[in-house]
Amino acid sequence: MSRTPRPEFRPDPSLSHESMTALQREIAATARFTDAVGFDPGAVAIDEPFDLTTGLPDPTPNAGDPDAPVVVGIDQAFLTGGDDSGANTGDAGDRAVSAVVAIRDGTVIEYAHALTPLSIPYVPGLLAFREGESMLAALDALAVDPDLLVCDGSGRIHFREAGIATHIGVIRDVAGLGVAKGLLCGEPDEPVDERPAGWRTPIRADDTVETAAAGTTIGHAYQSRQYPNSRWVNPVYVSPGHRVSAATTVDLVAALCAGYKLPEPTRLADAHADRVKRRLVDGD
DNA sequence: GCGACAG
DNA sequence: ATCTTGTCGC
Repeated sequence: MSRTPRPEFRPDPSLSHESMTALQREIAATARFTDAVGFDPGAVAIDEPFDLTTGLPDPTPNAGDPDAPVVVGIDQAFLTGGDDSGANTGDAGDRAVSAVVAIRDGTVIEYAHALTPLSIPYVPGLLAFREGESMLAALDALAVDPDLLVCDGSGRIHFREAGIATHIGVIRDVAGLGVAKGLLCGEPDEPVDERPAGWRTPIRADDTVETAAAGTTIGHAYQSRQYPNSRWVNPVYVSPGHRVSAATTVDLVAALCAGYKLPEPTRLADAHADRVKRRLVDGD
């Protein structure tokens, strides 16, 4: 009873702006920003960063504890098309590579990806309608069932509390969160500059968040990495996607970070997307 | 009108 | 997101 498909929420690039924002309000109303994850952050903790200097690790489907939760990182890369006939989208012919990496008990158990056309340009607040179909296709190509989705971008930190992590999480009815390198909207409780590793502060809704009362905690700034004596690193902005609270979202991201700015599932998905793109650009 | 604005 | 060399620091 908690796995109801919601095809009506699938991101459709042909929708009008009004339809898209209306869908986002529905999605936000359906989303649960409370804890229904099914496991503790410690159950998915990754202590050692993956070494990506020699390529990605080979998948080992049978390694580790088969009952541990499956964490899936998702990221995209883009292929610029050669068709310039539609002069206004700026994206005619462009395609998206969505890459997913499934991790269980600290090891990569599966990779998958999808290659799909891009039909609308990037618009802040409407990212799911540009990249959502591609992400869903990549998830469909995955054999294992995700217990947690780690998306590149915002979840509840969004004008209508329906960022891409929330959109995907609600459609698949799976727990999910978003990790963004920049803040889309909302206001940090405290200034975020020059903070030590491990520091965090709530992001509160401001008057640009149409669906929440000002002051509502919609996510956190989290300082995942910091150098002791060098140029300052910016924090990441983490927020609930679906079936997870803001507080648990930060704890999950902290558990999934292993020394780098981005959590391991995101690092791996990013590298996988680049690898798939390179294979396509070259020639298999 | 101007600035802000995930990927 | 993407186009890209050198450079600074651990």
